[in-house]
Amino acid sequence: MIPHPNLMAALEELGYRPTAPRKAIAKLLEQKHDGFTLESLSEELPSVGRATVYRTIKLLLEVGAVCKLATIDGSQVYSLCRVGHHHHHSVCIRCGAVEEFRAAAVERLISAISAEISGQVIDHRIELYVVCGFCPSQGGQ
Amino acid sequence: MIPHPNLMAALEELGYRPTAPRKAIAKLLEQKHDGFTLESLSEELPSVGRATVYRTIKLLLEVGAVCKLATIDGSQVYSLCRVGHHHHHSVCIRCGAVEEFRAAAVERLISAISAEISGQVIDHRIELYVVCGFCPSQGGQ
DNA sequence: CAAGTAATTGAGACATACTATCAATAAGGG
DNA sequence: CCCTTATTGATAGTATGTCTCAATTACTTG
Repeated sequence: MIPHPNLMAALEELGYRPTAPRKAIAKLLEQKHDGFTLESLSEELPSVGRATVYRTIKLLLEVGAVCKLATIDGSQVYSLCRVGHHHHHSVCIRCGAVEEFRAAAVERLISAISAEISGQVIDHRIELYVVCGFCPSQGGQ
Repeated sequence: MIPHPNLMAALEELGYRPTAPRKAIAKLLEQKHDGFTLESLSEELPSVGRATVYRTIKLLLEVGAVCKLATIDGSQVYSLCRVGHHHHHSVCIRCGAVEEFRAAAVERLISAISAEISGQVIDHRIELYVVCGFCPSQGGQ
């Protein structure tokens, strides 16, 4: 769902009102290519109340325009989803850049594993932790 | 690491002292088959200070005897690791039961995907969300 | 475009998850 | 048994996220 390049337009299609705070959040998000925390997002938008930032991201989460993912240390970050369909994420452990990927092989694998698991598989989550092409693969920090 | 069935003994081997609070935590954990939050664990152990529960689980995390995993809604729970080697988890979305699994196919898949991803894959995380054999696959809650 | 209605906002209190501090206590070694 | 060091627990602090509610803003209809 929501393969829309325009977050605000996507929300409007669902009946949400195009308010100034939502537009500001949408605009900022559309430029983001890395995982972010809500607190950092809120700091980048001093003109928007913290509660509104949290509420709006929650909305976008429900709508599927934003994903919540776990970093390598188990903490959580949010990330804009540019594709509308089912996908997974790779997260750069140096700069935090998030890329989406989709691999048919993943889905085939999941159904293969399902056979080995007791119970019925409902959903899954896959995150890859990488050093992205823009970050040095060696060296400190 | 730590394919030890006895958590306290595992900690002792690493030089940690076998204190009463640690024994109580280890004993309780060894009986747990579901994901838990530290707050719930602390409530189950009123005789142990909250800070000690948090500290001890952090120790067990570092030691690899406990894993931190994401539930289907993105929140985090902890889970005892019974196997010592690299593995993944399935989590029952009804009762929270956690099972560990290991699939060679997973590791082959990851290296296959690596070729399609920009950057160098360092680590990965896979969680399956299931309805386990003890929970009804239909019906409320 | 004025008025009514309902959605939305922002400030701040609250809730949850986790960490840091530090004096008091408990464990291990000689 | 005493000394040294690890460990504990109470409590304060930090990070993250939710709730409440009065004030504001957006849509609708006349």
